[in-house]
Amino acid sequence: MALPVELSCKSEYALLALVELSANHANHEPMQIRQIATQQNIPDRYLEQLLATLRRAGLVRSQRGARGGYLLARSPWQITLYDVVSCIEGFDTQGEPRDTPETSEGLVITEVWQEVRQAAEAVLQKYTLQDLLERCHAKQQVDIMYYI
Amino acid sequence: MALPVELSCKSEYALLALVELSANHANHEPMQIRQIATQQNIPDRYLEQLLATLRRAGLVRSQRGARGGYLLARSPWQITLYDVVSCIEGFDTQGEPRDTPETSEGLVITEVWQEVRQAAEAVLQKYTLQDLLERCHAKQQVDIMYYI
DNA sequence: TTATACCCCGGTTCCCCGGTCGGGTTTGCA
DNA sequence: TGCAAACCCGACCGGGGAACCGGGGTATAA
Repeated sequence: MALPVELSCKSEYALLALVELSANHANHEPMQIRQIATQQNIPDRYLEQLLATLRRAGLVRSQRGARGGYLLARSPWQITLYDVVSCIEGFDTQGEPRDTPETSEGLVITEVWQEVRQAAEAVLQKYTLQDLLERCHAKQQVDIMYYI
Repeated sequence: MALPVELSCKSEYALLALVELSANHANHEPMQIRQIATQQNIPDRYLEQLLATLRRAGLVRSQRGARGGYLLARSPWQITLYDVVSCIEGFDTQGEPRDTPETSEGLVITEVWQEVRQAAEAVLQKYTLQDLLERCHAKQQVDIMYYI
């Protein structure tokens, strides 16, 4: 009965990696796991699993062999945060019937649960990787100005 | 770094119990744990712990001894679902410093995380126990009409 | 052909949720 | 005063998932 709106460390790692790939999207060269991992300070073997999940979900493409690595499958503005989080957290694949509440109290609560979930998802839907990237650049600008 | 918007089974139990207490709020007699547990099909020893948490948070009052039990500390329309979930899930007490992201990417993501959290909390804020109770009654009416 | 880098699968450690149990202490009532 | 009803407290446990680590296999560019 738990509501799957868990923005775990897992999702954050995935987003960090994808932001990194977004920044690298202009030149069409793949980035290696190690590169991303050291850049964003993520355990590389763990990141490998996350990237595999993202690949199976069709968000990134991989290139094997020497000089291989990962590429964004679509452009940064075509990937929403919801796309990322939902595939990592796996909460569009689980259309499980759940334990039916039966009582009217239980039904009412699950209705509210749904509403909470939708509110959370709406926020994730409205941001794309491009948005994150731009907000990063803006923040760095502020840092520079503050430094001067 | 996980975002604490977890509507677990725990919170649902707590809400079910509080709805039960809300329905019983008119006559100022306490309800026993066993009563609530059997009514809402919750393991009683587990419910006991949840009610203790709710009591420490000041949402319910307890009356000890024979003919004792639990009472709502405030009126049903004065208790929001946020009050309940936050105290059960314990996510206003944990103002832990978290691991600071340092990188601008990390900061941007935590900002989005905050926004998601606030969206979810806003939904929980706008409903009170009274609302749940009324929606329950409405649903039961529909059931009766459907039965006829 | 060989180094590189992805791919697959399994195991481990840790923590928390859901749930149970035993043994208190407090209180109402006869 | 004594008993029983009810709350209070802490320990414990099984299961599952998060976060990781390793080993070995496979494709590919140089």
